[in-house]
Amino acid sequence: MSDRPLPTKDRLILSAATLFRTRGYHGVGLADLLSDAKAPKGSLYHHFPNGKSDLAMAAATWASDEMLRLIAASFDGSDTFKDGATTLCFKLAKLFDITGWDTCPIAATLFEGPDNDSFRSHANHIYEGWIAEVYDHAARLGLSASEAQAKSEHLFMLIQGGWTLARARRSSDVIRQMTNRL
Amino acid sequence: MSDRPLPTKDRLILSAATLFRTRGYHGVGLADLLSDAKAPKGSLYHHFPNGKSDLAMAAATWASDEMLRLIAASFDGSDTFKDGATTLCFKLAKLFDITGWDTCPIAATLFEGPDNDSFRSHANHIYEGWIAEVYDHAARLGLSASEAQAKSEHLFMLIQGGWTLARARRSSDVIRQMTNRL
DNA sequence: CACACGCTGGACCAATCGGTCTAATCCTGT
DNA sequence: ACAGGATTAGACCGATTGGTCCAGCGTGTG
Repeated sequence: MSDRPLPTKDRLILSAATLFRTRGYHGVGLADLLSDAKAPKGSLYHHFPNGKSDLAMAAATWASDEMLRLIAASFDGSDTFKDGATTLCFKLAKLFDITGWDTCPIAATLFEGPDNDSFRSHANHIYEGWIAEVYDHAARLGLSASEAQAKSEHLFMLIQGGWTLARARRSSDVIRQMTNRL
Repeated sequence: MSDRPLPTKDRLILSAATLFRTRGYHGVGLADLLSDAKAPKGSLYHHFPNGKSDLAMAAATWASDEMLRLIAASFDGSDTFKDGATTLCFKLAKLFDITGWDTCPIAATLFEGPDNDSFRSHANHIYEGWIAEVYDHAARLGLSASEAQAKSEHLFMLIQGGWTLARARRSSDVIRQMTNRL
């Protein structure tokens, strides 16, 4: 991680997103974070006055934006909901193989934090954003409102649970196979 | 937690299971653990020579056994797979409301630990145990081998993902509603 | 009674934790 | 060239971390 030309703030966010999702919020110390991002402590507290927790929020938001892009990219080229959902699963399986057995970045980052409630509500906001994004594509592709809602939530749960199982097994196969159950 | 008559070792396991699942492995310090279990540090290292990590393993196993009992209780009185799966979901939703928005105890405890690989393989072993338990009931209720395998994995993923969404929303509704998608 | 052993209680430790603070440096607009 | 805000660098802090160690306790067996 942490290419040189990136500004310090972005390097911090990128390192945080990577480390938090592999070891969890409390599993990463500021020392790890700063050495990975090649940034001094002063910079952290300049860009994120509240320190670690601010950085965690930013990292989760960044990870969420990536996920939203992935969803859009999967559904944009598809003619049916099932097609879009299937390519999303395949893209995620590939991502799983590349990054290697991490957790959901949101859950790892926000479900442990100290100031539990603001973390939790931010996680909720992010998850609803994913579901809403899928919902919009579902509606666009002809599903009724109630069906679109049910299917987008269903897909969310499958991905979330499938990713967990894939991590335990160290194999992305389940993520690909679950497309049969859409 | 931690009734008086329970032996120290059990109190430690119980406290560990409770605390780890709400704040994660690294989010719980030995001090919290010991004060919750009303046990001195010496006892911890007497019963669990490797300290925190041994205790985490035991706590995960204990939580897994409870889950296995819950699965058995749900399917034993049911005549079809769908019935069993539905009552399992309802039991879990009720459990969610009682314990209150925790994570999956296995994921919270074992997916962050220091000695990552033995933790991960233990988590995998536990998850496969759950799926195998559901599989046995599915086969007993007449499903073919391949269908039983697919359905039990599917149920696992739904529960795992549904629980996460329920936690973010602070509502067990999704866990109940997902029975329509079995 | 005496010995042994499973267990408890807690003092103590080095390392690390997240966070504060200030001086130096960089960069930009004038 | 200069001023002045933005950014960096890192020494320093008290609190807490997981872990070690041993003296004593209680109980059951010889």
